[in-house]
Amino acid sequence: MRICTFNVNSIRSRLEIVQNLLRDFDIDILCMQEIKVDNENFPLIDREYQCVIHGQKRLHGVATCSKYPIDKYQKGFDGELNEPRFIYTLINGTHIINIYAPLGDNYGDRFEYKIYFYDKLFEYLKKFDLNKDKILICGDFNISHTELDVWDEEIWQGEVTHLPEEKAILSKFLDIGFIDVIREKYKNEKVFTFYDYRGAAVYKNEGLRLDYILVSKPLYEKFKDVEILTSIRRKRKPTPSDHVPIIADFDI
DNA sequence: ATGGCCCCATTTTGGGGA
Repeated sequence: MRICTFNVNSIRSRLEIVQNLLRDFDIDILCMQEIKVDNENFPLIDREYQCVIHGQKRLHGVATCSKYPIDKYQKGFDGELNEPRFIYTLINGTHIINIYAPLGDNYGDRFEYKIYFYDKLFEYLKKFDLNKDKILICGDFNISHTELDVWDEEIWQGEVTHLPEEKAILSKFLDIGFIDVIREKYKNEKVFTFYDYRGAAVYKNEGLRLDYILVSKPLYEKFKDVEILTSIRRKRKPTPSDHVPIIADFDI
């Protein structure tokens, strides 16, 4: 099973890149974030894939597309969350949670909303047994966890994505038993999944790691490899997303 | 070539992203 997470920064602008990605890398399941379109106007990606789309006009939005049958799905958490940022699917016996976390701000209202989003997510996760269930949470977490996840620790000190409360949220996932497969592979190496469009950041390797694939232990036992497709971000035409697609392989 | 933003919309300027 090959799964890809990709913050596309508008699916309509990235359609060709997404279609090439699915074909060139033979993706089974694609979790997209920031589709920036309402459900009605979501484009046809490929007839081979079934999509669960949770979008809105202009901002945010997530979609999960799969070659395998989607046996269950849920758009949004139980209870209130006014922005489309969460899709649960059950595919191939694996619980797949696709998230686009709010960016937040430096301790303003949007920061409170970010904390609230993660509170709701942890509440949702209580329904699973992490010792028995195969669970995968992927997407744009908008958190840079450690100094390895920012290109310059001094610059990012005290900035949103790298605030102490946000680092603690990522640590909490690990504490309850999730495994960060990118960090497992690159144990002591700076690897990034986002490069700002401004300042030629990608050419100077001034990136952040804001995207994650977290898996429960039963799924980690099937884990084979993970790859960050930085070359797609470095191409100039067609215009890439500011985020990088990430592919993980499992022996299922 | 050695790079200096890109998306959407109440669209030709402004807000949001990170």
